[in-house]
Amino acid sequence: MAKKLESQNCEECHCKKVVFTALTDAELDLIHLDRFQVTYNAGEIIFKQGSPSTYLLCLTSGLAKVYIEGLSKNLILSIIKPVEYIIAPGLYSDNRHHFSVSALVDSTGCLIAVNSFKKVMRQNLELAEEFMQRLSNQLIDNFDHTVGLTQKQMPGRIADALLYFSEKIYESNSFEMVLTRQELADFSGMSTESAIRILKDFKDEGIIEVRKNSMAILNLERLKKIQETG
Amino acid sequence: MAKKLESQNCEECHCKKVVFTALTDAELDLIHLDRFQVTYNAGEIIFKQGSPSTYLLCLTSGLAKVYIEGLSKNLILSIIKPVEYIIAPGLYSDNRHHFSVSALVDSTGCLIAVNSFKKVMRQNLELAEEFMQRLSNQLIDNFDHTVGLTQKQMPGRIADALLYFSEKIYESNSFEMVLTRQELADFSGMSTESAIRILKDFKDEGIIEVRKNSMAILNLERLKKIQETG
DNA sequence: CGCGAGCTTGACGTTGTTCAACTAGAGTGG
DNA sequence: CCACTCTAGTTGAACAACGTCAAGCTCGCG
Repeated sequence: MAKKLESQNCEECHCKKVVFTALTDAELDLIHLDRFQVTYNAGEIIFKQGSPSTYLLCLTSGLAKVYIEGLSKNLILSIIKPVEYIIAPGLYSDNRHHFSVSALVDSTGCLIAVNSFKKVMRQNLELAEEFMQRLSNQLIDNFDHTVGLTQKQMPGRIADALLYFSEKIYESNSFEMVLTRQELADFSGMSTESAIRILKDFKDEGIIEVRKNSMAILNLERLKKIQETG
Repeated sequence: MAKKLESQNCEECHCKKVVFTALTDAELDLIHLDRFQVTYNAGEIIFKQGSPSTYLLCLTSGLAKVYIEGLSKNLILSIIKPVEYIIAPGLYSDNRHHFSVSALVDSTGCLIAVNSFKKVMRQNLELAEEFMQRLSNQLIDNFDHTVGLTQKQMPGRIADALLYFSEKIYESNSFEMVLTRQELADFSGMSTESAIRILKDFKDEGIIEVRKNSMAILNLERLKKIQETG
């Protein structure tokens, strides 16, 4: 499970650049007081859907998946890479986690107490606006994802997923896919077998190269075409 | 199109109870300065996806639908009833509307300038927290909707829709459905014909009563069962 | 060497869409 | 007042998309 590491000081941490730029040293200290650095092994759960959300996480290394535990399947909402924050939307409603988060690979992060975070947010307007921006973007991304899932056919959805990894996560045309086929299916809203079949089709048509989990986009143009036409 | 009405004073408006309770008279005045009361006829567009969002709307009477214009179909995200606010999530990112909103029936509302709203939000912490709460709840609702759309079969999704109207919108077991079958299909992520067929099945099984657009839930228990089992 | 988890493939059945035809009711103009 | 038209609703049949099931495969690991 999560292991507490010796805390360094927030003021020197490179992570503060992402959200906490606007804070004074005093405000950083407040956050520093109730904060844990933790490590997670691949597969370990960071937040569990339904549990109370008393901490938010800043992912400092590794990769994590955010997913909803549905009826029989999971729905993967997004992948988080460092340095990025995972903040439960229940923070200002029922104080619960509405999704689960787990580490895809060995990861490290920093747990920040919600209470301290809220306290600072009440003092610091810029942090509050930064936070609203994040919430808003999450909502907008979610819209896009939902439209894709409900209105595109499987090839379009797999194209969405591949381009998401290529553009947003790895920023490269070739990458090591961290998701299993099962998880790729959970991200694309289909069965594992279907995901595999579409990947194979893409491979047969020379659109992508797949060797185990290392993937490369060979024909970006066609993949984008498939993404658009559904 | 939208017609400007003579403005009454915000301080006496019953709508302020919903979001603006915490404001001082001076803050209310600030909002009052750049504010329009408007009426919309059924079918008229209130916000258009992609356009800049310079106003937010407080719906004071009528009903509106919030929807994304997708590839070939629309996806209805939610129905808004009075008194409720429609705030573009792009407010703190790209200042654009990421969904369209249109009146389902003749409606009235109050357009509030985003600039004034933001200005007051910077002064008034409670309003900011209220706003975050709204954004969060929207996100959470959207999660549920997405899971339903991607993991349930058609009967479950129609059950979702019927219960949404019964519980959230009309708060009654019988109601006049404002959505056309086409729109009901857009809300449930299926084709118009499929929506009609499921409604008919429910009717044949005695779960609901349908006469034109007036609907009644006869067997709530079975409907909830269908909702759960997908 | 064998075990197990993830991966792959094919055959098959189900779910849901598309298409085309038809109906009912609400205007509209002669 | 009666065609005419237009839109929403409805139905059935053919078809495509997708999931399920069962079997076999691969590869890392004990």
